[in-house]
Amino acid sequence: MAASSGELAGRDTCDATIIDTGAVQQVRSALSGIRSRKTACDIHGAIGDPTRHLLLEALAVMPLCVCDLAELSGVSSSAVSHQLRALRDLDLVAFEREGKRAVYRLADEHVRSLLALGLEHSAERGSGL
Amino acid sequence: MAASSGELAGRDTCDATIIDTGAVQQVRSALSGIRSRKTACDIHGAIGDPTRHLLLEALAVMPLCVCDLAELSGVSSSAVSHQLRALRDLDLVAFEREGKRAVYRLADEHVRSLLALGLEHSAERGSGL
DNA sequence: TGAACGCATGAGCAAACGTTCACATGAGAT
DNA sequence: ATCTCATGTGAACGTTTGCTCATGCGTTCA
Repeated sequence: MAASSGELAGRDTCDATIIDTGAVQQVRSALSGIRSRKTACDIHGAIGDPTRHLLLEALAVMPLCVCDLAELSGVSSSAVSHQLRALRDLDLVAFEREGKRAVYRLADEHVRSLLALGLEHSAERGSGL
Repeated sequence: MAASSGELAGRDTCDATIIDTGAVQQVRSALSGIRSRKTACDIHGAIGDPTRHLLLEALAVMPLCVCDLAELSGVSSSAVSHQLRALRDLDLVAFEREGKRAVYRLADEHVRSLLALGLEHSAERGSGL
């Protein structure tokens, strides 16, 4: 803490076998406050799969049932159901039964923001920014 | 054409019954404008790995060299180097040589936003929102 | 009531992924 | 110059993962 008051304090002391500089300790303490790292990983990992990403993008347009999502994504409805369950477990999507169909929708606006941010970054990257 | 761009469903998978052709077509055309889907997937997928997520979080605190990151993440510097390369290929991190060390930093503020959004969503999820 | 349909779930398999290991490169240190 | 350290890279290996197949459950309609 105290040793880390300088911006990059201790980074130059990477000598010998001990790497544990003030920088490492500072970062360690900064990261120790994060309690939901695993879930955040799971969320990004879920969005990172091409099929699930497509499902989420589709649901960002409008709520859809499993069969429509299967049609859109080009995989079996069984696969879609599996992936939707994964997304449901992370509270990225929610669903509602309508007769024999299950109509899925995005859970909230966070998901939309995550999708948008990823697309935004990749778009800028692609144009050589 | 709209329907032919990307890997959007060109074929009927559940060909027996089309539930809502209009909805499917509408979503299809809405998604056809997205050209950077694959890169966006890769970005989220990269952030989704626990090790890479930790590396990014650490770099969100301050720039760090490979050995510090290895110490922080608890994996070998070789593994860190591999993961940093993946992150570099996606322009999520950048690096700068300082003597025999390579000091990595976040590429831009988008990455910080992506990390923050994921953590925010997972935090709300955890508290039962 | 029975058949068809939409959806969910478990097992199994092939592909992808992350780590370790071994080695190469380049920059300080002796 | 030589040695050591920090890093980068390719190959191999064990694990994970997403798909398909088969099956079960609940709903709708004849």
